Amino acid sequence: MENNTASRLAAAYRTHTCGELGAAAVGSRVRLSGWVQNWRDHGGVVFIDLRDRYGLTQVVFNPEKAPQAHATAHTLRSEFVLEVEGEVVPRPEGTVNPNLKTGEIEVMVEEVKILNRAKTPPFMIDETKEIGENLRLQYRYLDLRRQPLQEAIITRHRVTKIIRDYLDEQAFLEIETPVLTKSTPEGARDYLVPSRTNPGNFFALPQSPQLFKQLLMVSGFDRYFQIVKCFRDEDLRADRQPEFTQIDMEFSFVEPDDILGLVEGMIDAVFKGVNGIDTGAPYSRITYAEALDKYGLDAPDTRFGMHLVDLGEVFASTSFKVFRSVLDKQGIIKGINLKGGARLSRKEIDDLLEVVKIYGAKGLAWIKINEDGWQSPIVKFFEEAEIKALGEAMGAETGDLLLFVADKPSITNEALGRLRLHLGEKMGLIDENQLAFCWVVDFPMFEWDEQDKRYVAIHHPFTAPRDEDLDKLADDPGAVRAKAYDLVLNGIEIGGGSIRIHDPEVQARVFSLLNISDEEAQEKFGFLLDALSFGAPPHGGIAFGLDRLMMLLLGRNSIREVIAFPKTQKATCLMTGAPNTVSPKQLRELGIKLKG
RNA sequence: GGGGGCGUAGUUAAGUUGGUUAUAACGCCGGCCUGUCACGCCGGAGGCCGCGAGUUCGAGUCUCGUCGCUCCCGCCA
Repeated sequence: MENNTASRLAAAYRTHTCGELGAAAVGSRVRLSGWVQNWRDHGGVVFIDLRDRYGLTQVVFNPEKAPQAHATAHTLRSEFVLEVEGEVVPRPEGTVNPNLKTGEIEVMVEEVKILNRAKTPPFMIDETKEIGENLRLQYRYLDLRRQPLQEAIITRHRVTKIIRDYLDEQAFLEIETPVLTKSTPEGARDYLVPSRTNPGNFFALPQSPQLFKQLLMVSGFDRYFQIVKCFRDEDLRADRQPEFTQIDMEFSFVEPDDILGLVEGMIDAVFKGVNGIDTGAPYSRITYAEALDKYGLDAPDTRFGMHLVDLGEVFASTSFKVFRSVLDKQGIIKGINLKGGARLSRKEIDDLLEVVKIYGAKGLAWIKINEDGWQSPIVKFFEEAEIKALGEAMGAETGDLLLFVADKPSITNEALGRLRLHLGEKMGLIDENQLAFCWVVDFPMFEWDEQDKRYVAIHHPFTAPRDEDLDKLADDPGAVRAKAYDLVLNGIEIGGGSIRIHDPEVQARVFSLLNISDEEAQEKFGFLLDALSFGAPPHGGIAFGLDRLMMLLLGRNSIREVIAFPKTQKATCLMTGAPNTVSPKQLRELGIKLKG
């Protein structure tokens, strides 16, 4: 075919897509295939907006020029699949549509073929209405025709392509690891798969390819990555699905700085490539201790201030009973200053109490800094000196609202940290267009689990301790910091990793600290310990949550909006009906008998 | 396991202190219309008010239970 707009997507059913014809194509004879997005039947001339993933093209049926095609046009309905052939013509004066990529032209149809009819869809394939999520999930293939999901899925492809290209340039190899693998202790609940050939035994689906990527380092593969599904059988959230995708990476012969720098380049390439944004690498770094101190959370949203202030010194010798008893029980008192918050009503402040209660705080003390003095239910219990020191510590000015939580450190930090986020959002302190990246570093290795009365790994049991903290492993495990790091964007953790232990002796000490016996370690991780003893290089890595990254990149409020076929909050698929029961025969073969 | 929100034509929503025949917009069906692009005009059909109990003379509305979707806590190294 002779024309100046040959399309690389030309195929049996089309010479061009519905998104590429412009003024330059005028005069060409073209064939388009797509779906009927909309039709406008004037009795005489009929206009159809033909849609494919590339765009919309208006095709015109004129009774004088093509009576047969025009007769067919009257019968066309939403979402019919058409093939049309005709000439690209310029739109008449004054009818150019500037909202359409192809708005300068239209296709004057000479022949039309109905490739397939369509039932009236349960919802319209346009963006003018929010549709209930249950319907959208039941007819996901139709929802995927709509622009927001088309954009998300297409952008997701572009992101993974950019990542593959970037990592390829950095000498990374993409290597697949098993999906049917071994259940490991600690961590999330595993999804289990019964083994038919080994009755009574189960595979676990990987929570991440952690052990395999370390083994690949032992094998000498140096730099590995994988864009890989991971599975965790835990309850869902807006940003948590039972199967999700990680950008998983592992490097040999590196320290944290090497990894952080390379990864910043990757994130920067992604944002530049998708929407031309400079992410401002290198990103700031904050220690875990400082994050907790200033933000109350290990994933700080640094888009606004309103830092937490520790008031332990201010109230060191207070006689205010509530604060006194908290301090005496190793608790802490912290406050935040909501600038201009004194205008909040009593009701609004009560609502703030409800916010902190969710996170276990029992109360929320407050002080309004009014022009005629401090208004508060608790100030009467304070000494003059305490009031003065408090005002200074909090930077209190007329019009401010000071809010305090006094409780165990974990509760005080989380409650106030969450309250800070709540207020930041409610009071409009957050610039929605800002991208605030930061690294959180120097995580502790272990956390004391009150319930189980033992230490648990904060990251995972293969994380290396910082060299200078090695000798604290024995006598003060809680003080050992890890070579671990998280990347946080706007208060959401999008990636995390660590340098791993490559010395089997250190690994054994960590296992024993975690109360994993030699036998258990041998049974569960024997292959890893073995591998480490055959000349494992120093290595470390990181993994990113691709779904969360996409969610933030596209400004969506759930990862379901960036996943083609997501699950509901109950971890079911409304489209396929999974999970479902299976036949007695299948169960018999697996040696499984259902209770009840 | 726990707390909150939602559930009314195909869709999105309205529905007053419980009170006649449950509204609207879009969509759908029929008719008209030769330059529209959220086309327009005329007409029409369409309802297990999620489901089940209860209170009441009377329930879309109140109560309890249940199912589904959703947000959060727990959980997610």
